[in-house]
Amino acid sequence: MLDLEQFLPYRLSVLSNRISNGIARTYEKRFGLSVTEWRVIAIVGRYPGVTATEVAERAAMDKVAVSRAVSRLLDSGLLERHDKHADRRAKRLYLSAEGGAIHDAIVPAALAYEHDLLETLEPEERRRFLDSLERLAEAAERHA
Amino acid sequence: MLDLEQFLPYRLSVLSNRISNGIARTYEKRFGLSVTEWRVIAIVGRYPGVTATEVAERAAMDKVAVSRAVSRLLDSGLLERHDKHADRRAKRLYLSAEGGAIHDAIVPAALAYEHDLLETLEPEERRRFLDSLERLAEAAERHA
DNA sequence: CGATATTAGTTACATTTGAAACCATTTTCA
DNA sequence: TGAAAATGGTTTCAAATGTAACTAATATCG
Repeated sequence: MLDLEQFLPYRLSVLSNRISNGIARTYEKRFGLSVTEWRVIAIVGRYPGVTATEVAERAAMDKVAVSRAVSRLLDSGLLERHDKHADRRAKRLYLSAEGGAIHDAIVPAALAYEHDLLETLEPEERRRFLDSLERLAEAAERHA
Repeated sequence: MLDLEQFLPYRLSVLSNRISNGIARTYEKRFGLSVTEWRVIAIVGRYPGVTATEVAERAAMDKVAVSRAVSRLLDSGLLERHDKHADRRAKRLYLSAEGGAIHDAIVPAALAYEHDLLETLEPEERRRFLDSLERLAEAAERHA
């Protein structure tokens, strides 16, 4: 018999949605960003000059989703795009000044949220938890 | 600086999607079910006679999503619906014979998948992990 | 009792999402 | 070389989803 409330995939899904929505509230209203857009900003902020495909890989997002988020962010002026000379199909992505400002405004709030959550675990417990999470992620990848 | 790959909300989201998609593969093709539909079947299988609203609560799903999943499942004959005499607005949901058969075919595969994943953790580690997960879920709920 | 608020469930509309087809460019390799 | 395959990125179409408004039935409370 399967008890959905105890079922790991279900529990992870609920927790993940809850947290994502919790954080999203800090930037949806204030900056009009969707979760996908925010993720693109986070990746480009961390790795300036990445291509859309690399963003998709790093963010585990669909390349169509990235393409759409990028074009919205170009429209709203948060992102800039320059040719990658080695390959004329690809373009390098950078945060604009405004994009950088938004990035820098969101990051502390996001980290604070994460910090708050992880604070509910003792340091040792937290270390173990993150470690187990990593191992599960690897197992899930193998299994996929 | 924020390193998305190390950021807990992001890691949970990736892991959760990976696992959900992994399991979904066992019933999407074979039975043409979506994740939502499968969740409704799982809840109704576990609690025969629940109402749609109760399903929504137990599955942490939107009531609109439940309503739509239920109507598809009624159309495809996997679900039956009978009046709840105490309240003529609500209807009780049950698996049909076919729905029950599908339920019984999926559950072992789902549990096996979960089991495989959790096997990568030592029993003690697993216990701690699930415990921490529960505490995080509570913290996230408070925070929300 | 009866007006008002609440609840179960559905419908309508706009937005998001995913799969597949699609260019343009680059790579591969006979 | 040059034909076929692969890659970066966009577009298109159908399906999934969220929000708000809606109907019908029940609960609340003066």
